[in-house]
Amino acid sequence: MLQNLDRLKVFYHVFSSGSVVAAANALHVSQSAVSQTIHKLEKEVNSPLFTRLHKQLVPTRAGKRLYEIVQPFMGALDGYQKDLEVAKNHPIGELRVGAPPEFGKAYLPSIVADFREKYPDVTFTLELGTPETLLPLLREGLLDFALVDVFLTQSTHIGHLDMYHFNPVGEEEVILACSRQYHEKYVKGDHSFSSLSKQNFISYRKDLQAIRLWFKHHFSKSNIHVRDVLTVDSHEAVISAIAHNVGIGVVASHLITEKLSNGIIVHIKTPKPEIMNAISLVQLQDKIPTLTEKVFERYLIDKIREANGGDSLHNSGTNAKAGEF
Amino acid sequence: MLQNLDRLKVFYHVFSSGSVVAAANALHVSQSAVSQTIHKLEKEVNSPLFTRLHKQLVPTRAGKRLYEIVQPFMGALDGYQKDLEVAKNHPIGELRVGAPPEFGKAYLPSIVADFREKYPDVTFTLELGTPETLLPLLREGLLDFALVDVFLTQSTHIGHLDMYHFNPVGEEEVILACSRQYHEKYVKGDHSFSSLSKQNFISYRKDLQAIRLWFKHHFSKSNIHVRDVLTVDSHEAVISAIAHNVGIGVVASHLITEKLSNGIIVHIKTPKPEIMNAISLVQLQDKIPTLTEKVFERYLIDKIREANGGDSLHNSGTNAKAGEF
DNA sequence: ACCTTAGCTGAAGTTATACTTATGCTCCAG
DNA sequence: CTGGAGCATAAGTATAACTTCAGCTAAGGT
Repeated sequence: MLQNLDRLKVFYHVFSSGSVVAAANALHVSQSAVSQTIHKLEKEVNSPLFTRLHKQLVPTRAGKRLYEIVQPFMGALDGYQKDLEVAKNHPIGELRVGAPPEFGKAYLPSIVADFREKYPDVTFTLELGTPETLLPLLREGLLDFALVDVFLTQSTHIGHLDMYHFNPVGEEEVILACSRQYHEKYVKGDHSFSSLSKQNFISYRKDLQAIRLWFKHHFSKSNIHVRDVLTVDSHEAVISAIAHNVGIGVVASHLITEKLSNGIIVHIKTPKPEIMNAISLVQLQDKIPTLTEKVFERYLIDKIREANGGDSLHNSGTNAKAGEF
Repeated sequence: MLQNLDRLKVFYHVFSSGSVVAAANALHVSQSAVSQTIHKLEKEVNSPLFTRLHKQLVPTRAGKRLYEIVQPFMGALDGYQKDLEVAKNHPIGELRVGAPPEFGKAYLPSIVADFREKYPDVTFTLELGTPETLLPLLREGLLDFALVDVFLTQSTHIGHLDMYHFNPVGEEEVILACSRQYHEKYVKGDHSFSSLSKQNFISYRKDLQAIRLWFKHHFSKSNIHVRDVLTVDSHEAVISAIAHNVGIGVVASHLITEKLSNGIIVHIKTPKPEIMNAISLVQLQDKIPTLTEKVFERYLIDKIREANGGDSLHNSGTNAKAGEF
């Protein structure tokens, strides 16, 4: 590998102008310095780069080829620096944000669209996944933001969490629910542990993560065994299954507000307050955010808060999402 | 423009390995030096390139983009150096040779083909033209070789000739000729200046360069006026016109050996010996030739000499070419 | 033909800066 | 809780790039 890249900058100027003096002026050094540098470079690559004609350097083949490598590089570097400069005053570039699948599919596209309306120079890549997949991507610098359910993050084993910065942007109430028909037929108003643990359950994942968390919260029972009759990684599907009397499921209450008020679905309550699941915007703790990131972060938080009804957290959010994915 | 390209090499290694110590080892410097260099680079571009996580540097967006610029560049430089290295032991690469159009069309393609048979890694670009066009190209480093007629070079005004190195590779006899019929009807054996200057002439160019040179050589007359009845920039055409009794023309004798011996065309002689036109292989005086150039030069000279009948110059070459183009 | 000028080269001395050494800090692992 | 791995920082040294000055060569002007 070439030892000294700096000489290439000098070479670039000498080649462009075809003159040592011109290059020396451009670089604000003496012509002797330029001459010496070119000689050193030629010695380094062990090939003449110019043939010395009186008062003129004409490039050799090797020189020409080298220039063809260096020239676009210098151009790219120049563009790079200019881009960085404009990005200091004006949001621009690509943002990579991670989000839970349901949230990413349902809410992010419209947020992105609105944002791009205002800042058309910003592009996006959405990565959908669980905290377990998203946080490592964040750690490796492959994501700028991750939106995650704290509800889930707590339960899973993810290395050291203190390298991340969690910024809560919304909350939702996570409840247990079944259809009115199912409730009348099987639950019969008995919301005790022994009653509920005998029911049919609808889960998001085979490990019943959300259901276990619900039982842990409400009854302080950790290793429950329940009958899992349907596993489907979609909120719509779970809600639909609940409505069709398949069994009991965990769901964010704001997703079924309507079905609760008209009595199609029943909220299974216990004496304990419901689980409040915080949606957090996660970033790398030590990362210095770019202007673009700061602007988007502000925008995203405002959007989500606004969608939550204007007042701060703690009302069951209409946005955000819950459960497993 | 970036002040210090050298730091990019360090950046490249740090990014590749994701570690300061690894880069330091690869570059054979201390860990501290690498750390300092990266900090200076970040200061220079005024953007963080890595976010410091414990025991690890993870690249930011800016860092990633910079790497995407630097990485292919480093690769290209590497390839460049390797190419130069192999070119020291093995002919390879592109050769740009200039030649007179007729020569370039008639002889060079077969020479190039033979050469490439032996050295398949060498490619060619042929530039056809007169010395006036070819020599400046040589001077600007756009050609590696030029084959030119010294005959013509003398007559035209081309700046300083001593920057070039002329290597004679063949000679041809340049003669005045007409058909036997034309000779009997109009010349009638009178080869004096007053007789010849009244004839019809066939020229290559409107300025009658070749004809003027012939008269200057044979009669020491500089500003002759003759009747130009046909101008055509092709030897075949001129010979054909001569054979069809259009008039008198200047031509290389080896091109019409057959027609002279069977009497179709007559050689118009004077007491003076004929013009001997040297074909020279011209290179830039001070250019250090590459191996590829040396090998091809050797090959070209051998080929032309060999085509000239095995013994050295001075017999009317069967190769090479004459006249204007 | 001469001198002058423009441009590249080269040696010697100086200055800048990259590197080393040494130390400290932080976070993870055992 | 302690040790170790990896990055950051300060101070001093050494390397190498730059400046200055002198020399060389070819072109151009008078």
